Amino acid sequence: MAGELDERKQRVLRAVIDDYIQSAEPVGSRTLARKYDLGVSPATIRNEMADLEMLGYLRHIHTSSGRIPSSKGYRFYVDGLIPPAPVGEEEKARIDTWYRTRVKRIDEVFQETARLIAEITKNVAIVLAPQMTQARFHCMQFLPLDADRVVAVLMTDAGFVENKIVHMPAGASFSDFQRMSGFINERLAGRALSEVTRGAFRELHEAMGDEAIFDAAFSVIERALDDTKEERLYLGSTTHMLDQPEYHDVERVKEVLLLLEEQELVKDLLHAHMGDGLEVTIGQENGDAHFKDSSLITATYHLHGELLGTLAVMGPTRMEYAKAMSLLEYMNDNLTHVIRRLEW
Amino acid sequence: MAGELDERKQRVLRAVIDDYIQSAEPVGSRTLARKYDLGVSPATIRNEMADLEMLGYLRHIHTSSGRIPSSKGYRFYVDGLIPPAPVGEEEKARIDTWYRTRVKRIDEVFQETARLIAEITKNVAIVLAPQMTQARFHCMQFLPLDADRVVAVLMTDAGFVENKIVHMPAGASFSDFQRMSGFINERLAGRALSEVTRGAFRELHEAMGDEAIFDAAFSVIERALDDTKEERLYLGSTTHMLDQPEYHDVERVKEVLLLLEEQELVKDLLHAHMGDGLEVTIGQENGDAHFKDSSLITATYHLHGELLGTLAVMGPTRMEYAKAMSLLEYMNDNLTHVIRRLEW
DNA sequence: AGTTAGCACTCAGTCAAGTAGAGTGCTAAC
DNA sequence: GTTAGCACTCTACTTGACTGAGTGCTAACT
Repeated sequence: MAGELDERKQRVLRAVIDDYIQSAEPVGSRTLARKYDLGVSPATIRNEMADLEMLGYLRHIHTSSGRIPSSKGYRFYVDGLIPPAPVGEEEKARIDTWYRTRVKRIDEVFQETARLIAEITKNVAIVLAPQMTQARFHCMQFLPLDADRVVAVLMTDAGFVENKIVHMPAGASFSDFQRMSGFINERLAGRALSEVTRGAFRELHEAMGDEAIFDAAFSVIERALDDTKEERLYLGSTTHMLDQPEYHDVERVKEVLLLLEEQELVKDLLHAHMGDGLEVTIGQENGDAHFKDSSLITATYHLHGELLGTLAVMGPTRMEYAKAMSLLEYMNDNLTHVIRRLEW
Repeated sequence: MAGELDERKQRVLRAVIDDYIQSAEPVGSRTLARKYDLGVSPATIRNEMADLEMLGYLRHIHTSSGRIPSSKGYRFYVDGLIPPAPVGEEEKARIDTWYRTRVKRIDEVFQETARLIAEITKNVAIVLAPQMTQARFHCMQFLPLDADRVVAVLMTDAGFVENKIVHMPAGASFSDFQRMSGFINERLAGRALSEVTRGAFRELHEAMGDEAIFDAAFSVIERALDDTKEERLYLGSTTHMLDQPEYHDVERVKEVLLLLEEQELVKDLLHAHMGDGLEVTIGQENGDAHFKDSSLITATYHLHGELLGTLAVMGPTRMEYAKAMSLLEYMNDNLTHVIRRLEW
């Protein structure tokens, strides 16, 4: 299978794809002969292209008018022919200074990472932020707010803090809450948040007796659980994709944007194609018919060896794979560092 | 000035605008006579329209081909002719159930409010979330995280909680932090966050002595100040604007989206046109040339009598003003209730 | 046997001319 | 004051011719 294409066919295929990625126009034998140093005449190239089409690497829109790569063509290209395209120094500088100066909050990091990727690749960027499955209860504290309200603060062992205003039940006093927090901390410290279900809590409930205060504490825990369980999705600026000729038709743009608004669908998509490092999914390789003309590049990032989330670029199959791939790799490294540095 | 237009002219003007808003096509005398019950012939309508054009209420693209409203025309329409368009019952139901069931966190409320407005009006929706200028320091607490880290938690008197992980300086122990929080709470309770500048803090610093712990505490306060000072901007789905024929050209879409990405610019825009209740700014009435073909409707919302933020709809001057206005009013009311109910 | 030149053929895109339709403005009649 | 009629204007659409880029095939060349 790998020997299916001799060296010249590979060079032709690569030239076709490079040119098409750059011009977005079907590419013909003459152009190819002129622009690329293939050392043979257009006629020969025509023959080679006909072969490549027969083998499924290229496609014909109609008789006459040049060839465009098929998914199989792109796949071969990505797997072996792709020219290295390291991230430009200016871009690196831009990214680095941004990370160094602007970053304050963790969600800003994700949002801006997505924005930067979208801007540089001129495609849709998606960042899937960590799900903290392993979050463990560290401690809970109540702080008095005013005569009838208390703020419950919960902290996980990673230093993630959740809080919620709760109304003090009639007849209760702040010291009841303090007593409650003592009980809770004693029983729950170190327990995985996901274990702290209503059921596991019941025992505590009975020990405590006071329904209202129990509910208050429980509601913060629930919220924290919700929050840590949830994977957040950040979309990079969807403006830049409009630079791609593929999206010069508003209908297609609308189609893609509506899909992207379905957060669950996007998450599923990312999960499905989330590989170990860099993963490229091209056109029809993706099951969903909606994405048959789109490619997806995903890169997963890690913290302390644990898989955390995903960076992705989605664009037309005609995409600057090399550039997007090296950019994702670069951002991937950066993100890990920044997160470690920030610690929230 | 108000008597400039007799009753029939007003009816013609209104018919022109109603029709144009609905069809997005220049409207001619014949169509008008056919579709609207004006009781006169096309020729008469032509005369009236010629007058209206002379007076600046209508415009001509070119000789022949119908009229379209000018900014002045829309202004007159909005100020007096506009037909009431109460929010539909199905839409109300949709909004209400959403608010009742889905709302959990305050930022979700703003984001989804923007999304709903955009979806229903098919235009860009903008929500400017409260700036808590009046935030006052309530208390600060340090919670031990592990051997060398502490979480600083700050609460404002509105119950807004801010937190930050800080590294324990070498040689310091957790009890140093506790002592520090005692000092801080004593001195700062009730002070406006904005007063707590580095300068005002100096006195405290000197009383304390320990530089590193001082910095830790100060960094949380700074972050809280940043956070409360910041007005957050939520953009409703920018997908729906593509339904407007005005945005069938990708170039125009890109232009608008790029503008919207400039958060500071958008904030300024909203501030400039933020009136007491419902405010409509039409086309050129807006100073900025970028918005000369766009209208902006803003509605401010309040909590406990204090002006908090703004809901806005931005779209082409040809916009369903009546619908957008009543929707904003409805959302305005809802938002106030939901915020009060949530209390974060 | 592989490579190339030449030629007939196919399409997409562009341009000009012609046509239909919608609309205006004006004038004269009601 | 209102309306009918008519000449005129402009846009949008269609048609046909033309051009340029490209293909596939055949025959000649190395």
